[in-house]
Amino acid sequence: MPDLALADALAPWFRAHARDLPWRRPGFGAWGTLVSEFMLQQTPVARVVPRLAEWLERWPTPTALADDAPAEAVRLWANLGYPRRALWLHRAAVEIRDRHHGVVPRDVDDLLALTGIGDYTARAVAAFAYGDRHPVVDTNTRRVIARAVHGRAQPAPPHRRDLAEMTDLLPPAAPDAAVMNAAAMELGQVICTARTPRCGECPVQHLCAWVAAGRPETPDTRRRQARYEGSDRQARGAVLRLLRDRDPSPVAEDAVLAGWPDRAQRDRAILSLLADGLVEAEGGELRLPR
DNA sequence: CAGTCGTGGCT
DNA sequence: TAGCCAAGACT
Repeated sequence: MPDLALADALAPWFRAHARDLPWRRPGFGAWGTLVSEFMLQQTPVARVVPRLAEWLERWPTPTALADDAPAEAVRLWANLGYPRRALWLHRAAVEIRDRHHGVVPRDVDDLLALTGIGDYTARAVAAFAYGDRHPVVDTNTRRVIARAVHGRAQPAPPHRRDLAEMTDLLPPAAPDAAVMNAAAMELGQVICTARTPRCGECPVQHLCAWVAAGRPETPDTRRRQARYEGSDRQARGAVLRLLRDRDPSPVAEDAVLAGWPDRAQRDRAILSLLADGLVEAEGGELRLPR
């Protein structure tokens, strides 16, 4: 039995306050939605918006991207971070071209089978692009449910049962469910934020279990991010930035990060990038994958 | 399950 | 200022 109080309170707020984002324009299309969701994985909205427009102008369809070189995808990804997402998006485009006649699939299991698409992205595409009734659960939604429903300051670590819990909060009609999914994410992003929530402006504060309990602190089980300064990730980032800037010209392997303080780390970075397929080696030179 | 994987703005 | 955080996915 769904508890629709949250949905009933969130829907009007969302209709009145939803930001005008590109992927919310009518007729944005499943491909645009898919690309935007890839870019939004761990990257803030503000940085995605301009890059998304460039990407879709250059590759208006999955097949257009699939027919181009992976190097171009990695290069246009630029500074969005986690560059293997660019590679995986290119692979997904190839799979869509070869297995789905160039049409972004609508079925969640078909979407899950694509490279780089997990529980969140598969359902986001099915729900937002195709309007189907699926639970779309991201970090914002988990936080909103933790507070409003369970009275906890922070959510438990992500778990598959989160999907079933969100399903119980969705209205029966598909279009209303899509609004609820988007509204929960929006609320978590602009009001019910991780660090300093703006409860005074919250449209569901009157039924929020956390507010009712006096906003208690609860044990924080979130995973801490490893330090970036001095990390292997930083070294990988530096290697790839260099190859992006030089592309399509290759760079002599000896010249890549020649002055890096930690030689072993520099070698590790190159080897792991090769293993990931983000870099190719040929004749003692490195370059983006063609 | 816990570790790994970029980048930059915000507090 | 240094840490926190961001529409996650894969191994």
